[in-house]
Amino acid sequence: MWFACGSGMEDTNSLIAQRRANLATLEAKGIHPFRNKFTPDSGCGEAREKFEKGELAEGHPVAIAGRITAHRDMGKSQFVDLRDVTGRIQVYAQKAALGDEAFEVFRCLDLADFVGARGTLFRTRTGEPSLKLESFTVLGKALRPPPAKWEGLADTEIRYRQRYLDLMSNEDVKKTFLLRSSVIREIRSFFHERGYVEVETPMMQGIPGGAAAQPFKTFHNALGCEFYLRIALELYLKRLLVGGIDKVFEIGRNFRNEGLSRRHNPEFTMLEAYESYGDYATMMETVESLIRQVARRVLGTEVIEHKTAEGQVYKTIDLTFWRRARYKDLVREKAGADWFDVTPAERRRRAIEDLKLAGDIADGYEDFEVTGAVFEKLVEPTLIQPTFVTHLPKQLVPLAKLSPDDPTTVEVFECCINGQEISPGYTEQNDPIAQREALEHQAGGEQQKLDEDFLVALEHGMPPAGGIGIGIDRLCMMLLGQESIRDVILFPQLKPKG
RNA sequence: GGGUUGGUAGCUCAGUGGUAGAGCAGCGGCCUUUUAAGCCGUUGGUCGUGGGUUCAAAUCCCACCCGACCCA
Repeated sequence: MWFACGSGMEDTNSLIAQRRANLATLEAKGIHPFRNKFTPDSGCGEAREKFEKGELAEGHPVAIAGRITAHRDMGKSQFVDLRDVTGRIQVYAQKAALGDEAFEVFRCLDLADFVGARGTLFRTRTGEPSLKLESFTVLGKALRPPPAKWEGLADTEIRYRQRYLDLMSNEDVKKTFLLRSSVIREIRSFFHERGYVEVETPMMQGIPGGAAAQPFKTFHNALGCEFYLRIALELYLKRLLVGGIDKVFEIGRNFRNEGLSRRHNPEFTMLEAYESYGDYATMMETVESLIRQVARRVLGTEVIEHKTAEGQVYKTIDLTFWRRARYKDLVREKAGADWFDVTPAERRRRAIEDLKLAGDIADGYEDFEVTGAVFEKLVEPTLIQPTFVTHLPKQLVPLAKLSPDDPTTVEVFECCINGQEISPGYTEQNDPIAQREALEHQAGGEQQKLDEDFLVALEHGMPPAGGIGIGIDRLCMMLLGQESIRDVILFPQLKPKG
């Protein structure tokens, strides 16, 4: 019944009616419980911590503000917990100290109300650091009851649709999203420290390029034309390499018109970075250094443990060793040492019959796609520890540059961790003639799908460059021990409620 | 799209054909150092929606909506 606490004005709900009655009582006392401003001199958890460390002495006056998350009524005195993003502190309200009138107002407060409190720090008989209340201000009254304080909020649908309730009642969820924010901050730091320039490029594009994916379509009224939401950042960032921004990166949203799953959200956050004069090997070093530095700075460790709700470690990812393995070798490990020695027909038979991939192999699949299915279904999910997959077959990545030492493969890597592809990396194509041929082939004769403006840019000369893309959501899943993308995206896409 | 599974009080959950329940929250009372406070009393429900079967449906049947997991 998510709508019962999410929308509408059901005054059939006695809890809401009770809160409105408390609101009316406050207003009858001349108190407007929705204030414009309050200036705390300390956070709730911050004040508590400083008091415990002795940085603030007993009797030190403080002003704090937060949401009431617990309430213990002792008659002529009351305890409430105030919580803000820094943590929690207990507030002790005495009738004698506040005066009868103010104490009566205090009794009108409900769980989840925002309150500003002034008083002095002290320790209760049980040793709890507390604020002895001298005065208070109702800052924002809650007209709806919060989820239960102890059990938290478990209903996944409410958790995703009304994430604020999830954040309010599940401390681990809040922690995860605060850490996600830190991850992104540290990614930025990493690139800034290496002399990269952060840019922003168009999300609305006439030709959605840089990847093979279904785009979302939209319409610009004034220009009278259709636009697509971008599916990748690549083509605009390369224009910037042409323009002389030699090291460039962007962190931003991509949109792909695909199904939803544990690993897919239609809008997701992508990092792309390009480094002039580098190649895919440069970028392998970049990816490894980036992820290790982010892990160290955000988590304080390069060994990531994924735990169950009970705290049991069920997966450990060691970021101190990064394997490098050729695509064909990894396929051979799962499909047999002679996989590439038999005929294409035999490979197809083995994939379908021996490896049970019938559902993953369409009739029209070419030989490299049959092997691709083996890789995707049998190899990738087993790559839990960091692995750079190299020497990908050229048919798999038709726009990439060939490896000089083996022209059947390309200078591309796929970095897999946690059983997912986290980051592809390339030696970028800077030959405008080869790029035109490849894109024309990809467009299949449909001239309107060809990004002529991009090709013109290349013809003005692009330096050799290495490039990477990193799916930030999947990176966060790996670092923060979440198995669903919905648990690292604040407002994941859900079907609208009928 | 298919399979499995779930939707019952504000929250967490019991309830498999016979009067809709518990804990917490709420409300009333007692209590001036409690902390999942305690004690006494008490309110609260279109049982996801719509049909059907039945003397009787939260429960059985059908359809639909929304979620989770797995598969495509």
